[in-house]
Amino acid sequence: MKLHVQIKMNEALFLRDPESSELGKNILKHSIQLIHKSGFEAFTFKKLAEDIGTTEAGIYRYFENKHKLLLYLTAWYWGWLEFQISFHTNNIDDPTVKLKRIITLLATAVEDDEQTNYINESLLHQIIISEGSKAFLTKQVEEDNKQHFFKPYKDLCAVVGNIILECNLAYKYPRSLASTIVEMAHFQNFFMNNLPSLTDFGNTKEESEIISFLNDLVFAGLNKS
Amino acid sequence: MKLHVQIKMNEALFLRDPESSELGKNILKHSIQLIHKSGFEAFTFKKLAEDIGTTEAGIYRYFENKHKLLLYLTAWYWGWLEFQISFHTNNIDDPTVKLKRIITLLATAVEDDEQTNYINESLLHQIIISEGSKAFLTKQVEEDNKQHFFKPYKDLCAVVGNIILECNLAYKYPRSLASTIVEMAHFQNFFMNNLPSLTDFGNTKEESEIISFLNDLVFAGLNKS
DNA sequence: TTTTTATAATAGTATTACTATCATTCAAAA
DNA sequence: TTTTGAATGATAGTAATACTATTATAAAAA
Repeated sequence: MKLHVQIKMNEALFLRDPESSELGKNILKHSIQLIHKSGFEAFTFKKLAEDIGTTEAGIYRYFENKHKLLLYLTAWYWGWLEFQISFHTNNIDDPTVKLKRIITLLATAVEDDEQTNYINESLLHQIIISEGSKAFLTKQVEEDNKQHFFKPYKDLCAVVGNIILECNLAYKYPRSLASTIVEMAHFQNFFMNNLPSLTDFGNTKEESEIISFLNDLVFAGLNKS
Repeated sequence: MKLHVQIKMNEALFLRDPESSELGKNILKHSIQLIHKSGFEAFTFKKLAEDIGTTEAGIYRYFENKHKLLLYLTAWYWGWLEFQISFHTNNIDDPTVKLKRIITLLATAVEDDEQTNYINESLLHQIIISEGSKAFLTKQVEEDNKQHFFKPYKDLCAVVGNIILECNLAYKYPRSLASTIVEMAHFQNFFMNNLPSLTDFGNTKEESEIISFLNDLVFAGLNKS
């Protein structure tokens, strides 16, 4: 039995549900490929349309603009990751072990999970590392937030924050530590590969080292106070 | 006696040195105002030209494109901040005290320092918080890095990393901890003001709390190992 | 005075980010 | 079976963006 993960998406993110048609799925699939290849700035609906073999207008029937598409992809990713996390930590009782497991999941390159053939999770993970912050680093954050576009991200951070609290009820900054872990799992990866002198892993470029760093950072903080 | 801080800029960042003319200084001044007001995405050289009262072509004589201008502004900011840090920690011997001082400087809103009347450091600080990451989160990071456009940022992180080492010679991740501190000083500020549930400071919105969080995070990590 | 240099004024191009219209297909409802 | 309607394809068109080029003019340096 293969359980099919269906991430429930905020309907305000799209005009027409991309998961409801072949064209829609192609939009998701090819946008991931294109953004991964050329970056979000160079990515346009025209290029995407050419890539798919449809027209620009066709894409616009699904997504209002490329920012909404990025919001969609990031929301999908965080939703998917939260599921992965809950799945892989399901049977773990010790919150410390749980938190370590989560750090590993956050900082490890994901392999494409064949469940959803129109979404390449591995590429999407890399997109989130380099482009993810651009989803909220805009003048419209407030509006986008009011429409709950960041809910999956905030939910995931809340999950992590709660486990942090379970590890140490007296710890004063569970939410900030959670967002720090999540952001740094990605940033240290980006730095390691692109600006290596900003990390201690420039030589090996091993994700395992990011994991060690985060574990060290987190558990020192939690055990102290 | 007023000492005039002159940040030495990488000449490959501009076509004509903006600090060498009135128009150039106006470009810096008004670009900071405009980017702060409307965000980097909505910012165009046309609007900037209208704002200054010159023409688009006039701007292009100074900067190749808006990405270079952003690189210039971020490089200026990090150079300026490194000077501020070295100035304000100059006479401090104890590395722990020094590091705390740096964390405070990183996380505190700067007041406009009248030295350079064409650069509003306070606005620039806010720009770095919301737009700074976009300087390196691009497909051209590698090229830009080869041209040393991120040197001021990397230098600052190196300074912080070295002080971390002074605090604890056995600590294994001084560079990564340094970049974490620098990034989080900004991200936690952005989150606090825009996505408050990702932090523990949503109610008070006090920078002092970010400082406490970072101090706690850093010194727990350093004293443990 | 001549020459250089910076700027202003104007024009023009390719691409981007859309919106609108109309014809076609194909499946479901009447 | 016909009708309807929803999704798509094809084509156009517009305003704004991201530039480049040309010429004239004014100010500063030689």
